[in-house]
Amino acid sequence: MEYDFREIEKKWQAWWKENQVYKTIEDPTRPKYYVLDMFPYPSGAGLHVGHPLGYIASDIYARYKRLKGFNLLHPMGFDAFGLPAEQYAIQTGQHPARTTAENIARYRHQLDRIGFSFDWSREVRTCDPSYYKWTQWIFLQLFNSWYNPVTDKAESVDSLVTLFRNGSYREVLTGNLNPGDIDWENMTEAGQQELLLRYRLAYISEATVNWCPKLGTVLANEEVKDGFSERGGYPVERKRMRQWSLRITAYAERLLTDLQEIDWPESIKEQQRNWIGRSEGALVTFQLKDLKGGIKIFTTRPDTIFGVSFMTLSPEHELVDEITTLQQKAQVDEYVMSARNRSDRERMSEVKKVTGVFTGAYAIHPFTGASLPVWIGDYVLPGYGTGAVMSVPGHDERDHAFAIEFGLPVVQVIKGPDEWDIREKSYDVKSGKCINSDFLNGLDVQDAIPAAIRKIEADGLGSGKIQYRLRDAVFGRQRYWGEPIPVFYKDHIPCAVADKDLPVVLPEVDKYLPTEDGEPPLARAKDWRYNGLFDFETTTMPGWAGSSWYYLRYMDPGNQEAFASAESLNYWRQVDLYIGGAEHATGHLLYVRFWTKFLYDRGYIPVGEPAKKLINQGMIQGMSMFCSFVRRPDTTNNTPDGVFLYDTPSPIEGDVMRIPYEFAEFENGKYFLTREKLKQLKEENILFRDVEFISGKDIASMNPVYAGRLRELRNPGRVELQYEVEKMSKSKWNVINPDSIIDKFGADCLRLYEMFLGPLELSKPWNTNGINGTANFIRKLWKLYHTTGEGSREMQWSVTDEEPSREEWKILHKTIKKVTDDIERFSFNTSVSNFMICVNELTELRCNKRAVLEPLAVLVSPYAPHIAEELWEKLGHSTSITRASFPVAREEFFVEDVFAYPISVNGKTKFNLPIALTLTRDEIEREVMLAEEVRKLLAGKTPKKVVVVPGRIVNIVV
RNA sequence: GCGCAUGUGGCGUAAUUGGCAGCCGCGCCAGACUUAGGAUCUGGUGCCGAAAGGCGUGGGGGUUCGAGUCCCUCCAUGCGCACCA
Repeated sequence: MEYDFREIEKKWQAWWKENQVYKTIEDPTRPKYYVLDMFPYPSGAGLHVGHPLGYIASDIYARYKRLKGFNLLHPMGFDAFGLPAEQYAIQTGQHPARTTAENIARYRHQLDRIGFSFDWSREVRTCDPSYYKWTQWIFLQLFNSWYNPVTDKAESVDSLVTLFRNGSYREVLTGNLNPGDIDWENMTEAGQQELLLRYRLAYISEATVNWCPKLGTVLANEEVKDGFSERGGYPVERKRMRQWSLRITAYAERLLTDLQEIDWPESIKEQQRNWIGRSEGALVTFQLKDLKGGIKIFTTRPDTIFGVSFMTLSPEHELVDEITTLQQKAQVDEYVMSARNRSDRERMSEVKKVTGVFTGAYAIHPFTGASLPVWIGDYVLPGYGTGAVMSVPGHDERDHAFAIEFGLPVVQVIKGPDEWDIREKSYDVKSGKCINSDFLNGLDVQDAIPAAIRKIEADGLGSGKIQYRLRDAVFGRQRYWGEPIPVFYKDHIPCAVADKDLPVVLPEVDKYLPTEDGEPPLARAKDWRYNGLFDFETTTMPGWAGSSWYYLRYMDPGNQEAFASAESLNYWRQVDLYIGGAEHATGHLLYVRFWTKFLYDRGYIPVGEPAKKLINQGMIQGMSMFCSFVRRPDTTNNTPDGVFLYDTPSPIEGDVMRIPYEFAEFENGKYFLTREKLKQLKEENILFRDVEFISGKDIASMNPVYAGRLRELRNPGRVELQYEVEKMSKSKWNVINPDSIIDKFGADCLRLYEMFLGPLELSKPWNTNGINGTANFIRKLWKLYHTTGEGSREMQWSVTDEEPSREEWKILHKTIKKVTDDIERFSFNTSVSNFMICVNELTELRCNKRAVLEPLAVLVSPYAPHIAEELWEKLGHSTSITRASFPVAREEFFVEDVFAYPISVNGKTKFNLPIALTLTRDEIEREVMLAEEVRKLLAGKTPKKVVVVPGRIVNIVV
């Protein structure tokens, strides 16, 4: 019989489920391997063909590793808290838990149809109280920990209290961390708690945050793109708020240096390096003239300190009010106000515009004693360094622009090229010799920097300092659908909920909106108090909380006593292969490393990095279809029903509109919308209700403006569509649903085709037309195990126990070798084409030998598990093919003793000459020179040189 | 502007170490069969040329007996960062 993928795929999916084929248990006798996919956020739109790409790749790898004898952990779950479900809840009043559960059910159904080998008994959902109990527990560990700079790891706050108690904190908490003089025993409890909050890894503080009024919540830096929210695209503004944050900055250095030990894509590492943004420099205090105190600045160029001609503060700087003189006050106030009201977006779009105002105050140059005017400028960022800079217009582009704008002096202190005009352009290059710089004169920049720092430290002006761009992660969200932060307030002091009271379950509320006083939705919860007495924290955790440790929960998902047992943690240790999208570079992938390091420090887990190897799968893009249109005379709008479609690939007015991909028909390399399809489209989509085709002639009679251009237009029995490759998205009408592909071609075919499209990491457009190739392959594979009777198409099972021929052995083992190499280097596309070659060659030989076809089924099984399982059963096995062993390539079956050497003259191949591979260089050369063709090609000339590479090539140079 | 990728037939791509460029598939062309199908099978298909032959991996230059692969330079596309002192 013909291969019936519908029946057979259903059969095996049910069988796998019933027999728990993919259930994993710890087995110390076997080596473990952990393959993880980034778990999906179950959106309402369901999966499109781009989503499973990475899952298919990881599934193939997992199945391969299983066949190689590894004990596989290959779980899946859902990142189920998040904004879209809550936005939907606000609109419809439906509880987000309900829509989330529905979406998960749909995802699960779609995933099941693809035939993944996930161990669903280990499924996690971040919104499940039995899961977020441990997310909250980890939060409390962060709350109860501080970062000890001496031991360079996180410790319990108890050890910090001990330091405060016995006074030895001074040796540990130096520089910025130094709290000044502490008399712990005589402090009030509130004072003590206030102090500890400055060191806890989870802490609450007044901070400038990204506030998104439209979403009603704060956002983390990586959730903001170009001044708009990543989700929804709403404007974001800066606002000072009391906020929960995580002290990820404590881990900046380790997050940076440990990148060296993990096998992750260079682009991800580079993005993380940039995001962490380490720079070495110095903190220096410039005393104020005629005022107490000074301005503390951070600079990476202490070598240019003699080039300072003014100071600049950010408008938000705390000293602004203090130092502004009476005369300047009005101007300064106005500037500060306007700077504050400008959104980030505006500030960014006006990057080139230099603005600022003089405070009237002066600082004193620490070495020359010169008076330096103190300015305010919004090019100085409040959040970086100290929010103030020493301005060196000679050697910093931004300072230069500011100095020119306001007529401030430009001093050169580094010797650049002779023709360089320092008035024209600052010399920012970090090389050259110091000039006009007192004790630094004559030193190269590279030597001057440490020399300047030494002097600054010796004179007590400041110290060397490493600065990071990385900010602490804002952790509170003024939203409903997230993990409640397990904290309550006693006399306004945040206190940890006791472990025994976890989880703090998300309470029911009447509406998912902020209260009238602008409190988060959780403030609506009735009688929601800790022990009936204390107010709970009302913000919830951000979307990335649950995903920062989920890979650990899979190791022991049912555990009630701990987030995972020591045994399972020690067995599975870390993810061996992690596959997911590159868009998480500075979000999830940084946070999961941070939480991992923290849990490692506190001794809860045995490894300090979450994933040994990471691969980013590329995006599968969609083909968006466009059709030329003209407006109906009686309308001015561009909605589909206000237009006529006409047939031309080059629209006369440049106006095109989108047509849903599934209505396009493909013919001769072009896409068309036919009359029939248009009819269907009009029925299915109300937007297209009144759309009609129009002929060129009618366009002209409708509107004489087009009359002269009629030649371009053709008669529209159908219209040609233009297309563009874009991101696959519902709004672009270019989404392909895997279900529709599976219905038509089967899951194995989808799996093969997704892999066949190209290298995993590359983005590439989906084109359903090509899928016939892999569908044919599956048919041919099936046929290989069958014969068709004389004159009939009836297929009969036909596998013999005959000994394969030498040629057949060779095909098999060559394929084993290639496919093994391909999988090992994650080159799944090439292994699919190797399968095709193998099946083509075996078909040619009419090979039906068990000794060849049985290993072939195993070889194919990671890619096309359903058909492989069916063939395996028909071959007489009663256990699953997943319990088989991956075949091993035996070289003796494919080594050749003769090689057809390409013989080239001056690097250009002329012909092939078979020569025994056992011959030496000299013997090969002799053989080649004797050949008839060579004599002809040389035409009597003597070669200058003959290059012989045994087993590869012969090149004759004349 | 800075950083990181990527550029190969009409299309998706292959070439693992510097060694026959274009494997495999789509599409296309020609043919066979005919239960007339968007089915199956056979052959062909980088470009120019009737052929011999020539030209070809984004452009230009270089190293080498030999370059898709290495180096320099320019261009294009994508992604990331972007007043980070």
